[in-house]
Amino acid sequence: MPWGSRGNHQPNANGNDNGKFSNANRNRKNYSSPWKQKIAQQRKSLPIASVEKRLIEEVRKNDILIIVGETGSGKTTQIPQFLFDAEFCRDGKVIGITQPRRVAAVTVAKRVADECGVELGQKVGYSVRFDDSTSNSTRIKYMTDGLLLREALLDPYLSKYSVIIVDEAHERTVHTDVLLGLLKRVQVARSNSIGDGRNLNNGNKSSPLKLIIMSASLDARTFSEYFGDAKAVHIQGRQFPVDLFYTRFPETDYLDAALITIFQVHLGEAPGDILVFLTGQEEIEAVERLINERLTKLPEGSQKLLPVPIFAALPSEQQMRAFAPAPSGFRKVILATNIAETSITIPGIKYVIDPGLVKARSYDPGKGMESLIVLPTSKSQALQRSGRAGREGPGKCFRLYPENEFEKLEDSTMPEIKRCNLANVILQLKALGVDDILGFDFIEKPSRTAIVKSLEQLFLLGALTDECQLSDPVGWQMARLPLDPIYSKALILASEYNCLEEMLITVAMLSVESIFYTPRDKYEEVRTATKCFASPEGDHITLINVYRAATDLLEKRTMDTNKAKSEKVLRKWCKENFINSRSLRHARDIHRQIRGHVQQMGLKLASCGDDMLQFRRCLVASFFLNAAVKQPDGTYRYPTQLRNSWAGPSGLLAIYSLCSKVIHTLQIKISFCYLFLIAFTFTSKKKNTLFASSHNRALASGEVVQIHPSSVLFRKKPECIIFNELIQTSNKFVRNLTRVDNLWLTELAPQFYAMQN
DNA sequence: GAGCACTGC
Repeated sequence: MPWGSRGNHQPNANGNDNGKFSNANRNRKNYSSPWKQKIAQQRKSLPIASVEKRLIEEVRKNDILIIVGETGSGKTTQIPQFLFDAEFCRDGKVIGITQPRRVAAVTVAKRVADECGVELGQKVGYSVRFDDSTSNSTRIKYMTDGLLLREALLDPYLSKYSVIIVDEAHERTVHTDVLLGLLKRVQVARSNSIGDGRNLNNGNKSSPLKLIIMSASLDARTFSEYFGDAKAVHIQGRQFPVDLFYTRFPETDYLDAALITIFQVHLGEAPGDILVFLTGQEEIEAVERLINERLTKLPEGSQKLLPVPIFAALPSEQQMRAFAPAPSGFRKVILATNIAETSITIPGIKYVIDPGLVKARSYDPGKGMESLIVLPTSKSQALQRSGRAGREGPGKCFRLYPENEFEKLEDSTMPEIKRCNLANVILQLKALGVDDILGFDFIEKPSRTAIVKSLEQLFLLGALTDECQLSDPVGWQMARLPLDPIYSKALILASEYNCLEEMLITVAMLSVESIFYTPRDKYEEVRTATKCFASPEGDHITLINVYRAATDLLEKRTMDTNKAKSEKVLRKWCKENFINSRSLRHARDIHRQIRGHVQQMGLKLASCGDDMLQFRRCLVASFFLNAAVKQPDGTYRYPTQLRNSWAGPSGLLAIYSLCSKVIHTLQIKISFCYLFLIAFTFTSKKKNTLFASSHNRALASGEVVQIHPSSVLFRKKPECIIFNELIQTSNKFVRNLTRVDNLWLTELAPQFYAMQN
């Protein structure tokens, strides 16, 4: 194909930044052949180039290959090209490469398209949610692992792929873990179908599937063992040496230690930027302030240090500051959360300061509660962090703890699948035809409690039948929607309550990161600015108001001006109102996608207009499990014991472990009966009050929670609320809540709430 | 009176 030929790649219709890149691509035809030669040279100089033949041989010999490639080995960009050249794409087959993150899938695809000298979306393309740059001629396809999972719902044999490469498998995201289990099954199914001569995929004869698992961790054993002692090969990386420094004693105040280290580096070390890993927004903002304070005390010549914060919730314009080179003569000090560990690579870093801590999410399936806790990093995380100093030249890493502490760290971070709610994973697996979830061959099995809890949740949402099968149509509809199952159910209910339009907006807004961005010490300012959206009924309607205000603004603009300009107006509006425009755009993308889905499903798209009572009643019908009532002291009680009791008698659990599948269904039935019994005893001493205990002590000890200060109802403290998020940080907080009438609970969810008159 | 990081036909 001629250099820079015109393909059919269109600028992204979502108005994402990606549109810019396609323009850059079109301009590439102006580049001359020296540029091409430079690329060829760069490719040849990669460590992986010398082992091309050997690698291809290994892929031919082994159906599963583990490739351990250190940072900078070029494995992600080169191996797919090697495979293509070795004719692994014969008969129109595709090489698929999965990544845990969108940005990686998109940027690597662009790079490889450049290297191949083709238009992106032709031979080389990518596909991520809301953004597909592939065509019928795409043979090397980069995508997110979540997206390949979704593809498997449509094509269970993944029949268009000859090779699937799972990249960054060491990160062990939920999607990667589920995908590995699934690919193992698909591979067996495809080789069996060839053996017995069955035809798959509408008459196309299936062929064996090659799997390549790529990992950057030095220990390939876990993967190799999981895939039946699969062959593992190791590829040298190209990382510059990083000198490690430890403190002599443990630090009592690691922020102060970080600060001292920053200034030691700044005043005593050669030029080069500093990257400091901190745990969250609050810490980052505190350290930024302290640096600026101390700088004023230094002699003028030494003041050229520029602190730059970066964390996920920061608006993107401010995030970009981390990538811009420091002004001449200045040294940048990037204050980052673990966003800088893997997600983004900031150029120019020569020094890393690592206090050895990370804020991580964990999940308690029993309480259905998430928490954010600060934990020591794992060894592999510490290595990943120090590696950030050796990307462009030799570097230094200062670990703010003694060396013997390093030895005590866990080898690797606990896989995500062991610390999250599994309802979604289970729904997906069920839809993929995996009946026995407890028996599914996970690379690392989640706890039985976590699986059973999520099965129960799905059962109670009506997604599973008594036989533990996906219900028709509700279960299948829920599996199809890329949403938290409880939100999918809310949409299905909303069509009955004639408020699907409102629920679509709500669910889209609840599915994104926080809509409001609150800088430190601006709490009151934010409250004043957002007053015009606030609804006395609560956060759900407030979110609808924000969304509709943004839509109105855009609709007015589209009459007289172009799209780019109206986007700019929206961003300005967001800034004025302390709204995170990235989150809002994301919510609009989700809204568009989900709206399409529910239309296809034939759900009734209606609006309740001004009748928000109807909408609030629908919230109760959907989220009745998350109800809480006010206590005399202003805290709230959330009856989690009700949910805990489903686990059933312990004797049953013992039998259950012997014969999971059969007992499994039984278990749920029995616990459901048990739940009914409890619901009946769940009565009140005081007239018209819910949740007060009678004789059941377990029920009396519900979780005591507080309304999160970000809620519009924080000061109002209504009697009874429905909420969407329960999280423990400094306290146990509920977020995203709406005031409801407690009588609605008995009316709309009588199976759970009984009341004594 | 307050928020790690990702992701979804």
